[in-house]
Amino acid sequence: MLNAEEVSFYLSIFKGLDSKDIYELVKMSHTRRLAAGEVYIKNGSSYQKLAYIKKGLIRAYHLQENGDDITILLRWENQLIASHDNIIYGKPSRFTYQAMEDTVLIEIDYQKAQAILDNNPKLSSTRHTFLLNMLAESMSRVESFVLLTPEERYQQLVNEKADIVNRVPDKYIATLLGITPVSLSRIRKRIALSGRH
Amino acid sequence: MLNAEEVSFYLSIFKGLDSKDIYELVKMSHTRRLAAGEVYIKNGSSYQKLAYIKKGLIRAYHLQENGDDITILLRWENQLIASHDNIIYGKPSRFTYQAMEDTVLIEIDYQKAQAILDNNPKLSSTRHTFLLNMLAESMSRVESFVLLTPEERYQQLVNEKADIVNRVPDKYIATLLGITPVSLSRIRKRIALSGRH
DNA sequence: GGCATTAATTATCTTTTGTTAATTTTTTTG
DNA sequence: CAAAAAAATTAACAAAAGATAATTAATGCC
Repeated sequence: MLNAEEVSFYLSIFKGLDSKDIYELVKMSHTRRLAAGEVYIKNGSSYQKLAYIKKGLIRAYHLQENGDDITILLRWENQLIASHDNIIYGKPSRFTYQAMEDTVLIEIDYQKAQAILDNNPKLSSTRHTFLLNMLAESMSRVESFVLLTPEERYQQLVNEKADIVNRVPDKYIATLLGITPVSLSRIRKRIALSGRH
Repeated sequence: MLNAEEVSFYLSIFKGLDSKDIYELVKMSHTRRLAAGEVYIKNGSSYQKLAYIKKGLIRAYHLQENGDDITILLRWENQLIASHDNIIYGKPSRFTYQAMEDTVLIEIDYQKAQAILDNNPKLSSTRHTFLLNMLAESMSRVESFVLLTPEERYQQLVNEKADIVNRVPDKYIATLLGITPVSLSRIRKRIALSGRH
């Protein structure tokens, strides 16, 4: 039976889908819920699914040899998430994906989604748009590392994603920016001091 | 008249093209040559072309207020190059693209290329592959900033792209890695010293 | 091949970051 | 609400990076 919510979800994302396509997609996708703190994808595993985040926030991190972890990315509402080591390189994930909040995903098997996309020219522009957006996001992150100081990088993140910064502990924001939590704390202090003048 | 070289170029990239498609593509593309040092795209300009690098190497850089320049990316043989500020965001380029060596490009108008790609489902998988490769490259560059020290980042670049490192002055490599030329010189010294033991 | 230019290295000093550990603050939870 | 746990801040010191300038090395060019 079709879930009305999922039908409207696919309609909102893919324009030009007919009811048969929608039926196909809904049939092979399902909702998955994660509790805050729950691990979604374990490091070392192979997880060939593509998920759309309806609600919540997921952090992907790398576990260093010394036990520290480093945040690689954050994903939240209306974004796609997948183990890119699996999807792109076909190798086990170097990262752990963990829900930071209670999270609701709509999941679909990556290979099957591929097949549908490959057979539906109408969907190719939506897929293209998604990829292009992800590329744009990744490139501007590279630019932030090359062009900005850690302090400017933090300021930019606060300016552009204040809501996200507030949903995630600073220590995870720090490593996302390529610095240590201690260093971020000092940066925050410098900003606060220069602000009151 | 069709240029045999360009025909074989398109055949090598896009599988499944018929002769009419090839004809279309060749008709609207052309070869462009740049001398070493020549500027390809000026910062502030709008350049809506997509180019394939047949030979040579192009550096994109950002001019800082103090007159310094910072390398954003390097592109070489068999890669695509375009002003991503124009293509993705539709705004004037913040960067200057300059040939580091004598370079040969095959250029095509981006909008026209889009139109052809949109109308040829057969090409969509090649386009998808290109985008996915660019995304993978960009993401692993982000990872290198988050997971590695400047020294490790340099080592990795030397290990994976020794040929490219040798074709570009160190001062451009330094800013590509997010550090100053002086700092790269010190890193190189540290590596050399630790190596002879 | 020698001169001019550019790139790379070195030196000096300042600033920032990393590391480790202690302390304070905030959040969670029984 | 209080105890426990987690996060953030601070301190102290070491290591690395930035800035600027001088020096040396390499490259380009008539």
